[in-house]
Amino acid sequence: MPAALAPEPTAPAQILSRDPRTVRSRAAVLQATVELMVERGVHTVSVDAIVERSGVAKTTVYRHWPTREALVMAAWQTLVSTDDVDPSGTMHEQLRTLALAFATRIGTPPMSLLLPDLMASSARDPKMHAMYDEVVRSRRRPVMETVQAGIAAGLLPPSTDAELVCQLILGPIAYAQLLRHAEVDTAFVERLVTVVLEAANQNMVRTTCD
Amino acid sequence: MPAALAPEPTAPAQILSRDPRTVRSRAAVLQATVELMVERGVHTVSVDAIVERSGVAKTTVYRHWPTREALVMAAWQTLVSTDDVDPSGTMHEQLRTLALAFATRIGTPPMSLLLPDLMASSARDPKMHAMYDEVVRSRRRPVMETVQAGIAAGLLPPSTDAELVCQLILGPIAYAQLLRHAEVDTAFVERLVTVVLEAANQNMVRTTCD
DNA sequence: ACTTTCCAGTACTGGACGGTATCGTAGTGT
DNA sequence: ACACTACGATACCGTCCAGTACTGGAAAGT
Repeated sequence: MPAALAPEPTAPAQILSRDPRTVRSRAAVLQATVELMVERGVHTVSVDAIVERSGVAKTTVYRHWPTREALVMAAWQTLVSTDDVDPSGTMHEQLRTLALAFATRIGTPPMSLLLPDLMASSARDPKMHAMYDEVVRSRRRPVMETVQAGIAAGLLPPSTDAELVCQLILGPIAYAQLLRHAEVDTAFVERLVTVVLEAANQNMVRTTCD
Repeated sequence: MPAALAPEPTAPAQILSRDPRTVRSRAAVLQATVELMVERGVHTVSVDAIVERSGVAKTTVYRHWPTREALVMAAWQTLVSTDDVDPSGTMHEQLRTLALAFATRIGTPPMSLLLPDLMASSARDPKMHAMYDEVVRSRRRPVMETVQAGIAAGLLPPSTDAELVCQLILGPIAYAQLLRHAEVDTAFVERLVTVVLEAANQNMVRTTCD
């Protein structure tokens, strides 16, 4: 089956190299890059260190990525995950699960160490900013959808501000996890979701203020 | 009024140099350092750039600070402010003022650009971590005190969890400002404080969960 | 006026780093 | 079996950077 004709629309630029040597090199370099980013910080990762850690020659690194920045970006790409958990269950349970996943994600390595670096980079680099938005939004989206579905299903008052509910849940978690370095455990997340949903249920979280 | 006798207990290690040349040099170097930290990021500030910007000779820089890291730390020290606004007013007004000051502080330069850098540094450097805690706690403390005073004055139910109230107010602001890059305006802060205080008033934010 | 202290300027060392060039070799698809 | 491709190794270049040594001169205190 000659596949030279099919351009494979849903696989942009990775299928070109079926040579196992290239995939081995790429994987080793990317893994070493991520490891070093976590260990020593993103901005202190040098190509020489990546070469030493991965066992891949420097020439090969520059054969795959034109510059150090491109390599770091590629390493970031391997870290954007979209594992959304949404089986059946009450809205409360779903939100608790999502909130806990959010807390765990940003509170444990590698993201707990990498997210501040990404935030710092995104303040001045537009590419990093785009990456950052992608990371944050991929976590925010399922929460937002769950709240909106709850409103649509009549589980929350129609005038509920879904965005504010979302922020009231994710905000304190991020604040506790990133700004304070307080421990975010299951009990805290449970209480938080309960309080916010209770307030929303009593129509305190409305789209219009007064 | 000769003040040579008073040791000035609240000025640890700066009074030793009364020579105006040294204070000029120190001020110029620190200012240039802060400027470059904001413009180019903390980790990309070089001593040569500081020398060029400040007009102070490299030798002089190293005469005042033993290493680059010490200079960066000294520059950070100039940025920890403790301007707490607490005149008279209702608890609601005080919290709104504090929340707005918090939002403005972390949402506008220089802190909007420096805080992510500080967070990233604090993840791996204990000294930076201490500095970071100092910055964050100085903003959190007056909010906490205001809430606790409100509980003591009977403005909020006695079983109110002051810490959770504090996190419900500051968390979404930090989240919106840092993780999302949404605009935090006065209306949002007002709504947020109103919602949280209303929920607390109805005894939804209790210390014990169930 | 005199001594001391601080300064600017310059030149330098040693090292780390990003990126390139060359070359011989080993694995790969056909 | 053969041509090809990617590879590892090494050496190299230019640049940037932290930190030091040395100088002559200016400003401070006395």
